Amino acid sequence: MGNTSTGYDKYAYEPFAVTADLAVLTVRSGALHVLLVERGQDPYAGHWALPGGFVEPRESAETAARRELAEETGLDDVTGLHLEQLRTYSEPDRDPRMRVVSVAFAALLPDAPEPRAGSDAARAAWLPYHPAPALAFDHERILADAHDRVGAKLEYTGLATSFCPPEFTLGELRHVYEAVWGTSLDGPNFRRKVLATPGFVEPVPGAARLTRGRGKPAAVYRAGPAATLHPPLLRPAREGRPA
Amino acid sequence: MGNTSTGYDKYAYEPFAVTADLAVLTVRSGALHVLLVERGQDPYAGHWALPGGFVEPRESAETAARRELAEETGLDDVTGLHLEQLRTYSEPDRDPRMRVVSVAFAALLPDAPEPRAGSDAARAAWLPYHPAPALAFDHERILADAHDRVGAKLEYTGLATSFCPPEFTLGELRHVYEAVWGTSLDGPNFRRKVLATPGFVEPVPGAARLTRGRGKPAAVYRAGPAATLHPPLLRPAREGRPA
DNA sequence: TCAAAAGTGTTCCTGGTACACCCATGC
DNA sequence: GCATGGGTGTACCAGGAACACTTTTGA
Repeated sequence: MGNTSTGYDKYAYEPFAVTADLAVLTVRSGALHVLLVERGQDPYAGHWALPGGFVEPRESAETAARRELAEETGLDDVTGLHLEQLRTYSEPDRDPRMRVVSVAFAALLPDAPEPRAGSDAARAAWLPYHPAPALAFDHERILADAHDRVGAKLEYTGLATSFCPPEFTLGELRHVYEAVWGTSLDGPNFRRKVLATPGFVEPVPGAARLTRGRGKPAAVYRAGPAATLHPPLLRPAREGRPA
Repeated sequence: MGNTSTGYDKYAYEPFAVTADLAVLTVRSGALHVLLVERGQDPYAGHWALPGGFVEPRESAETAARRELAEETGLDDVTGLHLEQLRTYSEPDRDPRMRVVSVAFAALLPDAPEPRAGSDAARAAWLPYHPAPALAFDHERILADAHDRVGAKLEYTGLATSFCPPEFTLGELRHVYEAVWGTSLDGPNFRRKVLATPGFVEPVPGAARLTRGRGKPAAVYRAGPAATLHPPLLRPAREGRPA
């Protein structure tokens, strides 16, 4: 806050620009994808970058992020979906043109509408997270932070349902976890854990669907009301990381 | 980032001021305390507020936070201690004077040096977190977010040692958890869990100390190299939150 | 008939919880 | 002595991991 300022002159300090940048993630055909734009101009002309833009004088960073998301994806209904504030990147030289402080967000989309190129982006596309291309500015760092945060929040929140359509099977939900964590999960145990966590998912009576055009039709579920999962759905132990 | 900007005119947008605000926490005589400053001028003259100040043109928000922390506490050595970026508060009207975007940090101090009043703060003091006084601006929200974050990070990181002096007993470490979580923990089980977590603490050979001037002298430990705890030290279940 | 995915059952074992109990110190 | 905190031992139980097995569909 400006609480310790002694003056009120708006121009006493070098102006800061504030932007909102977005790491928009989705799961397409079993793999994690990220929405990127190709920059049309220098610096970093021709490089891929995260979508984003300036925060306008009368909006919050969250509002700006939601507006940019709608503009870049062509989605009309971005009011309901989950925006997760990651952190703010404020190194003085992160943009060569001027002092830009960026508030970064992660957004999770269920099914990926084809993006449309924005006003000054050459094009926009969903690219696979593995392997991720080189990105402009410090956007690789932001994207990695987004992936870390989302991976961690899958453990103890119902966030995974944000990657799914309104009605989904437990197999589809499991594919979300596997795509984000880069692991494979035991189907039976996953099922039991999800159903044992109150409020995570709710059955849709009578509905059934094939998950990948194969196998036995699966029961269909909706996202439940729980914000946090008790008990959490812990990811499998990795090297140096016992149970 | 300004990546999607079409212009380079620094003054094309209404200037934003960027500040760094700090929720500085410590444990004093078994209770969680927070460092607050009393504002000397309007708005909110006479109210308590979090310490903080403007980010200068050539420094990052982290650097600014560390500088403010040194100025407010009189600590010389703030280079080593842990600063945790919380989130950024950017609602347009959060400061009545002008557009101020605040990057908030939490800082954890082991033992509390008496603060000294800053340039334009009437006074500075450690106040108990329970009950916390009314704060200026949206600082109550920021402080609550800091408490949530620190409480959560105690579970899966070695952060608790940041509240302790370089050498500490397991009793002192347990008091940190109890003060932040507002619970009481079973001593024997706490001890086993801490020692079973590789890299959390390391014994200091031969040393022993009384924890509150009472009881059997306790073995002394140092913070270990582990950044994350495996297995984590989960806080006890609360109402509606089974094991 | 085969492959793929859903779903049920069961066994083993780790790790948490709740204690009882002994030790060393100051008062 | 007694209170206070350190430290060990142990018995019980919930939850996770691994895996065998059945069911239902499309090709």
